[in-house]
Amino acid sequence: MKERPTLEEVARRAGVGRGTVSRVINGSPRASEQARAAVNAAIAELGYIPNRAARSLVTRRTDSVALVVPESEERFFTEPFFGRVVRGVSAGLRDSEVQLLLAIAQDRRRLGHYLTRQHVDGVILLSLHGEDPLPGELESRGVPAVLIGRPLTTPAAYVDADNAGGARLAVEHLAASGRRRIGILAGPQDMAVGVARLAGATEALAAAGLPADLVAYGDFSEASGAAALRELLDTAPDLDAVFAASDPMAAGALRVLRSLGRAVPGDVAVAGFDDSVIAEHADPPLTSVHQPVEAMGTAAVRLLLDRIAGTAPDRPAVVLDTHLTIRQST
Amino acid sequence: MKERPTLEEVARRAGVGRGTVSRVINGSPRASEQARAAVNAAIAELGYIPNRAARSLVTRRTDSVALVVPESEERFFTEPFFGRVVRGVSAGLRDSEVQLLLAIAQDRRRLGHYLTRQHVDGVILLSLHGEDPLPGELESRGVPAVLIGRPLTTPAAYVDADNAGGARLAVEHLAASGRRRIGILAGPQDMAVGVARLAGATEALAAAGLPADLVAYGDFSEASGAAALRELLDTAPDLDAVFAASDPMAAGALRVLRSLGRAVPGDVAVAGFDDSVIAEHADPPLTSVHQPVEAMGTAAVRLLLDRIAGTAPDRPAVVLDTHLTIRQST
DNA sequence: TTGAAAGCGATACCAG
DNA sequence: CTGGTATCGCTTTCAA
Repeated sequence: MKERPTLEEVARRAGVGRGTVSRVINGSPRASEQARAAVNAAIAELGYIPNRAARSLVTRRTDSVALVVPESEERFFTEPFFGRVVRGVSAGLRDSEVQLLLAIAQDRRRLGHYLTRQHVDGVILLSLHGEDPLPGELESRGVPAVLIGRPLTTPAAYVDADNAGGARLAVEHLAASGRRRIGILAGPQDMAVGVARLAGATEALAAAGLPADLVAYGDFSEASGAAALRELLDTAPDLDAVFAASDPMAAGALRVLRSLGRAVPGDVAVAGFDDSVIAEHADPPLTSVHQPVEAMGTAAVRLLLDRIAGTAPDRPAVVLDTHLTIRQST
Repeated sequence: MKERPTLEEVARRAGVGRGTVSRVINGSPRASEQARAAVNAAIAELGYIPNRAARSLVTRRTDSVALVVPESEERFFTEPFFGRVVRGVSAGLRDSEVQLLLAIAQDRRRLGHYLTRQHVDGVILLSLHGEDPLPGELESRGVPAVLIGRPLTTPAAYVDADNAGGARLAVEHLAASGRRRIGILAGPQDMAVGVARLAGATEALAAAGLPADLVAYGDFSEASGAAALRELLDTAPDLDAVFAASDPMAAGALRVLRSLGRAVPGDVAVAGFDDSVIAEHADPPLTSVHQPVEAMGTAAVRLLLDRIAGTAPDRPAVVLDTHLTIRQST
C-alpha cells in the first residue's frame, strides 16, 4: 500500500517550484514548454494524483454534484427510468472531473441542511411532483439546481421530455390508421406530465377533427388504467382506440379488453407512454411513446455545469423530443 | 448567500479553544459537560457545518464510498435491479455521514486509477460476471471492496441472494402442485447466477424423485427463453411445467406456449426468477422467485463499513434468502 | 480537561 | 515565466 506522492515531491523530482507544478496541472498558459515537460514526466514517473480534499479546501469548490431523489417516490427505484437518468447524468460527467453524489432524500430538512456550497457545486433534482420547495431553497443559498421533469408551477431550471408532443404523436398515429372513437386514459392532473400528455392528446384529436369527449383519469397505475377504460366503455361501447398516459395504464386497458373478448388491435388499438419493459413484453407488445431519458440526464448535467460556470441563462429550460415506438397493439 | 461559519468562530462564540470544539463534535469523552453544552449551543446558534474537505485532508479519510457499475452492462440500467440496489445502499448509509459516490465505469483502467484511498474509503461493485479483476486490484492497494453478486471463481467479499435456494423453492412449488414433466430454462453457465439457479432447480427435481433431463440453456433474454422452450418441447411434448432462470425467459416461454395454444397454467405451469415488473404484468402474471435486492444493497454497505473499520473478517460472504411470489401462472 | 501550535496538500498571490 | 509564502478549516499532538 504505497503512499501517494504529493505535489511537493513532484516539484522536487522535476526540479521546479510548487507553483510551476500547480500551473502545469491546471493547464495554465503561464508555463514554459520546458517546465511543462519536466513536470509531466515527474507526474507520470511518480504516479501522482492530486488530493481533492486539499484542492477543494482552497478553491472552495467541491467538484461534485448531487443527484437528489425523493426516497418516498418508490416508482423511481422500481422503474427503469431512474437507472437511465443516472446513466445519462453519469455520461454527461464523463470528461469533467466532476463526481456524482447520490442523495436519496429521506428527510427533506436534513437534506436541505446538507446541500450547501460547502458540499456540492450544484444539484440535479429528480422530481415527479411539481411543488418542490427544495430547488428554490437551494438557489436562494447560491446552490445551482436543475430539475429533471418540469415543475408544475414553481419556476426553475429544468430538463424535460416533450410530453405533449409525444402524446400528440401517439394520437395522430391512431387517427391516421383510421380510428375514429379514440379514448384517452389520462394521468393525474396535479402533475405536469399528466397535464401535458392530456393536452397533447386533446390537441391531436382536435387537429384530426375528432371529439375529445372520451377522457377518463387515473394515477398512472395498471389498476387505474383498467378502471378508466371500463368507465369509457360504459359511455362509448363503440370505442376503437385508446391512448394511455403510461404503459401500466395501457397494460390495464389490455387486460380489460382481453377479458371482454375485444381483439387488439383488431377491435381496439392501444398506445401507451414510456416505451418501457412493460410495453415491450405486453401481449400484444404495445406501441408507446419513447422518451430520451438518458439524454435528459446528460442535458441536465450540461445545464448544471453551465450554471455553475455562470455561462447559462438564469432559468433555462431544455425540452427534448420524443418519438413513437410502433409495435403490434396499433 | 451567507458564508458558513468555521470551527474557529464556534470556538470563539462558545468561549473555548478549537481543540475543545473538535472534541465535542467528534464525541470524544475528554470534554466536560459544561464545555459540551457551550459548544453545542454555539453550533446550533451559528448553524455550523464542518468542512468535509478540511477534515478529510487531515484524517486521510474521505467519508465516501463508491458504487461501481460497469457501463457496458446495459441491463443494469434498464432493469429495476439497479435502482433497488442503489436504494438499499443508500439506506445503509443513512445514519453514517458517509457519502455515496456513483462511478459508472466507462474505462476500467481509468477507474482503477481513480479508486484510491485518496478518493474513496471503500468500493461496492455491482458485477454480473464473475471474472472481474478490479476487486483484487483494489484490495491489493488497500481499498476494501465488496461485490454484489457472487463472483464465479475469484475470491472476494460479497453479498448475494440465495439463487440456488430460490430455484429450489420454485421447482418444489411446481412439483408440489403435481407437475411431473418439469423443464428447466437455464441461464448462461459462465455466470455464478446461472450456475446456482440451475443447481438449485436440479436439486429440487432430485428431491422430488423427478428426472432432470429437460434442461435447455439461454442468456436470460426473452428470445433465448422462447428458443429454449421450443427445444424442450421437441424432445418432450408432454412437458407440464417450466422453471425459467429469469423473468424474461419465462415471458418468452409464455409467448411460445400461447402460440401453440397450450393453456397456462392449465396445460403447462410457468415460474420465473426475479419477481420483476415483467412477471407482474405478464399474461397470466408469473409466479417468480423474489430477491431481496434492497437488503442486499444494505448488507453490502454494512459489510463494507465494517471492513473499512477493520471489524469484519477478511473475506466474508453474506447470502440472503429469497422467497416465492405466487401468481396465476402456476 | 484544556488551549496553543503544528501540520494535512493543494492554490494563489507576490515580488523577482 | 518563476519560486516562495500565506492560507484554506480541520484534527491532533503536547504541555499545562
